[in-house]
Amino acid sequence: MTRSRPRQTPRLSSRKEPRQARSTQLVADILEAAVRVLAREGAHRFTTARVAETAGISIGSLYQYFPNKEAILFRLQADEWRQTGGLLQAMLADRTMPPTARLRAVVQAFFRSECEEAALRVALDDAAPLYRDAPETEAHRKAGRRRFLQFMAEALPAVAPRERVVAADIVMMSMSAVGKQVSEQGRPPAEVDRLAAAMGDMFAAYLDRMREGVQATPKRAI
Amino acid sequence: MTRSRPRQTPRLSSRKEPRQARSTQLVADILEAAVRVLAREGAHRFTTARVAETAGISIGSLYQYFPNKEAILFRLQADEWRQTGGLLQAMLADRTMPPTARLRAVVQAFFRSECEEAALRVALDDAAPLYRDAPETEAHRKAGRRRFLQFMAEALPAVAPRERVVAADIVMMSMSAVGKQVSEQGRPPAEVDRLAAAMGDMFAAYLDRMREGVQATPKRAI
DNA sequence: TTAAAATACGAATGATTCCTCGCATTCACC
DNA sequence: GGTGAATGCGAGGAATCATTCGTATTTTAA
Repeated sequence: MTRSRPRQTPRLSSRKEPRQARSTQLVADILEAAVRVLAREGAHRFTTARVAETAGISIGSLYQYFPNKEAILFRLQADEWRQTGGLLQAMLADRTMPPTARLRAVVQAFFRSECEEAALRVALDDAAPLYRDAPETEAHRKAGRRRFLQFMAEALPAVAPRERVVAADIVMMSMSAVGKQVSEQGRPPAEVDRLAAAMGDMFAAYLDRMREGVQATPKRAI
Repeated sequence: MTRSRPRQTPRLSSRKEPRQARSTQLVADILEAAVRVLAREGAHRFTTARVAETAGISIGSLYQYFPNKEAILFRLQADEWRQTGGLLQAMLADRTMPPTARLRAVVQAFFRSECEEAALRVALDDAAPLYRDAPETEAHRKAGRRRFLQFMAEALPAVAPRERVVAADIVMMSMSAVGKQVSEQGRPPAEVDRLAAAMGDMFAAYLDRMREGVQATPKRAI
């Protein structure tokens, strides 16, 4: 029997763990080649055959360590998430700066990192439909959410938690979604910095108003 | 000779204008079927054959009026853009309300419209890579930008134009990108309204601060 | 040294897709 | 009723792709 259709949520975990040195190297080669193919050809032309050829290995060897094409893309995306997630976490929790300053710095750093290797990021975003519904993806989303929630709790201790949750959502989604757009549009670095600064201003104004709003009136003015 | 690869920017305009009543009906059938296929099967399984079958017409007839698959998707997206564009335009220019109230209303309306037929919107977004680089897409982006710029000019007459441009970009990109995410995540309507309200608050705080900033100090405080 | 385990290979398979082209049918107009 | 244009048809060409599986090579360890 042949698989007629991809499963609703395909397996994304490794098929077999590399044990010998040569296979560890092979997996590394595959991932490096995958990045090259994505950046060079785009998500549309990302194929297992091309990845294998670029890595200088056989297509069969590729399937020894990745159950399918989605798994390679997901692995790349997960590595990205881990990296930027760690960065954001560190900046958001840095108590040596006031909260709004941290937020500004985070936006700046995030936008800049999104613009590095823009072609790769865009291609990964284009491939998102392939792994969007996977449970691993949901886990990463949750982790990001938790980070911002914790930051909000520290930045706005007097605001009702219910309101903080919504604010955290809005800030996080705005930053990630606009960051994606910025990398997609390939704007010049100076302009990107200006956009990041403006978004930082916006977030700061929003947080300040929430803080004031609590002190002035229990209910937000209409 | 056979086309080996799709052109970098494929033709998206109609191949032939329908003249008789039956062909006009046929084009309408194709578009309706395309919507159904997209919503039912997703962008990944959107094929010309499936559209033709769903429309109850032949694949050859489809290609009489659309030069390729992308053209159908782009037509659908362009219709969406026209529709929501008109809505936003009307709300942003409605002088019977103060600017920030207009902005709140726009966000609310936009989020709600994004959540109607969410499956279709998500599928169209997934298909975006197919027509992202087309000049027609750029034209639509420009039109949206112009709308927000004009609004900003009216809402913040005292702010430097240079700053207004960046603010308009940020507001527009935030709204559209977060709206996309919201429809993608399929949140319940009550939550969507809460998110829209929060984003309205954020925009209002931002605009108010820019206005005050001009009156207080020529340069924005750090 | 040697047998078993791990690793690597790549031709072949089975699916799917876009789109063309030659031919059949219907319409508009005289 | 007749004629040319418009419309409609759908089998099939050409290409691409994901994945498997039988075989060959290399490593490990006894």
